[in-house]
Amino acid sequence: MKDIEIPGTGNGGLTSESACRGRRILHIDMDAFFAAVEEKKHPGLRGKPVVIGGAGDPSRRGVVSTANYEARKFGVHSGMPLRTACKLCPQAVYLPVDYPAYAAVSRRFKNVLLYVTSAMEDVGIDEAFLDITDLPEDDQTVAARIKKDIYKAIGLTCSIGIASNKLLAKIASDMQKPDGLTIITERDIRDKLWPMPVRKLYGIGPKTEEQLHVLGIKTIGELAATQLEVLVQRFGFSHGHYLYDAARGIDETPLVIHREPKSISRETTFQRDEKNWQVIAGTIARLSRQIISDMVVKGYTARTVTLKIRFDDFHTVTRACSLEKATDSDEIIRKTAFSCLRRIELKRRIRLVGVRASNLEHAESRLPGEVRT
DNA sequence: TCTGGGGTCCTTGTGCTA
DNA sequence: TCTGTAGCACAAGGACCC
Repeated sequence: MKDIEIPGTGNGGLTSESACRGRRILHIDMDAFFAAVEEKKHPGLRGKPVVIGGAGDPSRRGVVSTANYEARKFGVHSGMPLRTACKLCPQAVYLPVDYPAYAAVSRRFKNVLLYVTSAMEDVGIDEAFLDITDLPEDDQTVAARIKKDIYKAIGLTCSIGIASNKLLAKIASDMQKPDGLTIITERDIRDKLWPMPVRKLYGIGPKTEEQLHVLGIKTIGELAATQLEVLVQRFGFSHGHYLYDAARGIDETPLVIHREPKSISRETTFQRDEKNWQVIAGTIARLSRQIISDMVVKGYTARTVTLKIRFDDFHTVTRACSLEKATDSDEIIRKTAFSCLRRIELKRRIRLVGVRASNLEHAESRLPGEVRT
């Protein structure tokens, strides 16, 4: 493999000293989380293939949220249509997503982590980053303690990755699953990271992977050997620079301890593609009500409403409308969504409708005396 | 024939204004 | 007054994540 020199390191270069020195970042990822919670609730499921997704009925529309390791042996994976999963593994137990139950277990899992350090970034329901730089114990000791405490609290296993930044820690946690512990050091980048397919890098999905393959780039090492100018020309300034750094294990992004939501949305796919205008309108009204309910509970108002329509050919269009003032009025949000709908030509049957509220503001900023309709 | 739902971030195009 | 341009905000769409 071609040697790569990182400007400023002068070491034959694997990663920038400034990016790696000093920080100790853990990525904790619960193993097949939804399925594990279900198995905990129903011990009779242990050892059987379990698939969680949609309404739990593989004859209806929906995709796999989580498959346990037994089901994965049959090729079932998350994101796969339930009907496809059912063809691959008809003997599996199919269950609906019980989000409140998983959220409750997730809170207990996060509390264990917060007991270790308050420097925690919440990443979805089943994973988190911790910055343990300031803890006195070594990496293995901290990781072993976390694993033990999580198992004691919720009876589930997790996989942990440790590195000098979030990017590498996340890759590390995925290297040994389930119940794994992997540490990636600067020295490991060449031997462990570079032979991996580019798809393993966070931020590289199927589209970017395809474009990289066109350039003859299949591994992270080959990406690391690619000139920055080539990547910027192909992927734009921001993404090009990201790929260039990521392939070298460079990531200086800090942990985000507190995050404000940027938008609140609801969408639904019809069981059968719909052309009945009344059904479509009723669905938009229902989604608007759900969004308002979310906004009120979370204490936000919104200034922009976006309507999303997906037609039966999977073509998707969105129309947005911004208001003069942020609102949490059901009537205004609904009417704004309908005004967006009028800007879309409804020539085909509709598969999905969605409503999104963005440009969020804290509800406290509402003017005194202002009344919601 | 099949492809969920709830998010974030980025790029590109367009219209407005100085 | 007209034209070109730069900067900005916003809309729309795409890619990605869990």
